[in-house]
Amino acid sequence: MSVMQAMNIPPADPGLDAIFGALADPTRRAILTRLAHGPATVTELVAPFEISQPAVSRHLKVLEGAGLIERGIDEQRRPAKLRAANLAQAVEWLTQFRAFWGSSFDQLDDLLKVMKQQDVRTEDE
Amino acid sequence: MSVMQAMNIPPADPGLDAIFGALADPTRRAILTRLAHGPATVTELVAPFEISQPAVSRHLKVLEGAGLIERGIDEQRRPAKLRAANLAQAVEWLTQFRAFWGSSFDQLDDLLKVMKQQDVRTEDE
DNA sequence: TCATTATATAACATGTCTGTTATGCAAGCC
DNA sequence: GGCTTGCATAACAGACATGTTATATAATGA
Repeated sequence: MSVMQAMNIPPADPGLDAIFGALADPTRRAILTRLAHGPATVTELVAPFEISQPAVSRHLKVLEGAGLIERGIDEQRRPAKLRAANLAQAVEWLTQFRAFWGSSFDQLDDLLKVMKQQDVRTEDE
Repeated sequence: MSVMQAMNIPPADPGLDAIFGALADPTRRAILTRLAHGPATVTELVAPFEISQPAVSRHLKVLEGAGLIERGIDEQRRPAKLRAANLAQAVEWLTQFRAFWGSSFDQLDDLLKVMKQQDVRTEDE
């Protein structure tokens, strides 16, 4: 039995690769923050940044690939909408380190239960 | 005033780039998980993975650059030790989306206070 | 001193970002 | 129909990431 197995270390999760990878870019984080205030079209998202429209379109594709946004259809527009549920996966992974911040972190466990319930509801929409 | 300013969107944080970037790699996440069980030398970290020792050394450098580990000195060894405090930054960033999971997420605010206090204590060591 | 162990670094190949400009295409408007 | 708007995609460039092997360095130990 390998060390990793003995220590009950979870297998590599391609979902987490995508999620953390998406969050690693400052433009994408800013886009998510913007979307937390409501859906936005590509054109609206381009405006505050000094990058081209195709660049934003590709950032959106990365975010969509990570399951962090959804795209809609509104005539010619393809509004992006936050899909925060998958951010829960990131938080969940981070909770394995809660012991390093003190036992109060256990509250996060309860929190995750709530998040997962919300997740299910989101799926149903 | 730009849209981003009006919406009180935080400026790009190069620290978050490094932290999320470090977490985007499955090998690095596995290393952090392993280190959550205690410090480990490079040789010990190489064993469970099918990558070369230099590759692990570079992953450790990335993690160190993100402030997620510290290196020690033990004769010829340079043991890596988890420095989980900076993971709090990641969690903190994620909390801006707590409204999407329900108000129970507010507990995370309290949590962060604890984490930050721990942070200060860690700095003092 | 010489060998061994532990780790770092250099040099290199390859693949993946991230951005650009140019262009295609669909939907609405005159 | 022809123009405008909104967005996607293709093609390209440059930087960065990740892995390799070979080698350097530092500490221990015979």
